[in-house]
Amino acid sequence: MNTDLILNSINQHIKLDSTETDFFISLFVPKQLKRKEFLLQPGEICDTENFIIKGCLRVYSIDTDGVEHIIMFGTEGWWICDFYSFLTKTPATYYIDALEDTEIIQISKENLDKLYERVPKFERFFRIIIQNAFISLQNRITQNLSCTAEERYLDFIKKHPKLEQRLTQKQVSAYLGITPVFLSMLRRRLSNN
Amino acid sequence: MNTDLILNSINQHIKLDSTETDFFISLFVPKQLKRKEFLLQPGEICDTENFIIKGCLRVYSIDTDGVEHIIMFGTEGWWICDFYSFLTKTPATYYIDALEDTEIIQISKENLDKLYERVPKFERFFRIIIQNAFISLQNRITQNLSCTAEERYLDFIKKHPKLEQRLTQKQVSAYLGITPVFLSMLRRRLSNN
DNA sequence: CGTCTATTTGAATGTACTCAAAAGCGGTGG
DNA sequence: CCACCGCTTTTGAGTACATTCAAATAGACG
Repeated sequence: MNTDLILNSINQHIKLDSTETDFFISLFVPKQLKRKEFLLQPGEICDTENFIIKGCLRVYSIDTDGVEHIIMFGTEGWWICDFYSFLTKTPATYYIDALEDTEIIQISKENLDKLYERVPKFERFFRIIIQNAFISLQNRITQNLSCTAEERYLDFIKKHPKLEQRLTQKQVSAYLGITPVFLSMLRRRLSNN
Repeated sequence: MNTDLILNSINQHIKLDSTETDFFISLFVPKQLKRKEFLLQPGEICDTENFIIKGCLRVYSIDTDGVEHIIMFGTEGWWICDFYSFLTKTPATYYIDALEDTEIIQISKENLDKLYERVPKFERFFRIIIQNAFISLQNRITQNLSCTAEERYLDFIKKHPKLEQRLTQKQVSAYLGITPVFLSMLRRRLSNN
């Protein structure tokens, strides 16, 4: 189990001694996912928070017309779960699946609660993580309200050039909130300018 | 300074003794805002987190075409600030102003840091607050991706009937991401069916 | 009362979608 | 290794949702 990435991330926000570090790591369980394998499906309870060591996952929903909408992508160093399901222990509304063969480490709600109790500093760590997630969602909403599909697409490939290479156009369009057909048209228009 | 609302909110998540309660309250400064008065404008640093005792505020931005987009409304019992500006001490990108005569209590970043240090339980409280905010933003994004303007409008008035009564149609449209003209048309259509 | 802003209404326009068909691409099995 | 299958992407035509522009009406505030 490769813990460099997560310990590095934690070190940027809180300081742990070696006992705390060992305890923290002991609470995680590693898991491998094959491409296209589900980590979560609607109706299940999301009972772990998942830290991505390697690979790529997405959180998405399917609307009443059967169209997929991607809420977020996660790659190396990101946390991913259905937060609402995790926190309330209610059935998930989102799908989470792997876009590549993926390696994650999982902490259960029970273990996380134990962690908060034994090492309260982690309240701080997860507060900061979720604050940052909140801010980036807020930016996304602002942008969805202010910008055309073309502007949003250009901004996406500018901000996430490496991620975009790992995704299909269909996935990008499902994140931007447009149809794959329309994204294809946008790209043609942009290359013809 | 009326502290019932905030103490009640805190009590739902963490337990304080009377010393902690007194210390907590001592860190706040009350502030009154007249209708249309700004709490924050782009370029300023948002150096307080603000808890609303009474009244109504909105966070919004103005895009390059001069159109307003409302990111969130806040009423009694909500926290409101430009989080990114607050956390990074960088100039704000959002406006915050009062939609009614409003009463808030403010905690500065310095005092909040002091609070986290002296009473670490508050890391937990604010973690929970922001988790909930994160979840509702995620829901909003999912909905913006999945639904038409009409569906979003109907959902808004269903979920926030009391809030809607306090807002103008223009404000509702700026939150939903449609023009006031189109919202007016939607409403006519809905009342004619 | 007068002014300013919000709302309504209608017509023309534009952005993004649906439907349909063809071409491209990747994975799988014979 | 090639052929086939399924899924993604491209392309075009027609359509729908939402916008812009303009003007009239209504409503709020000083």
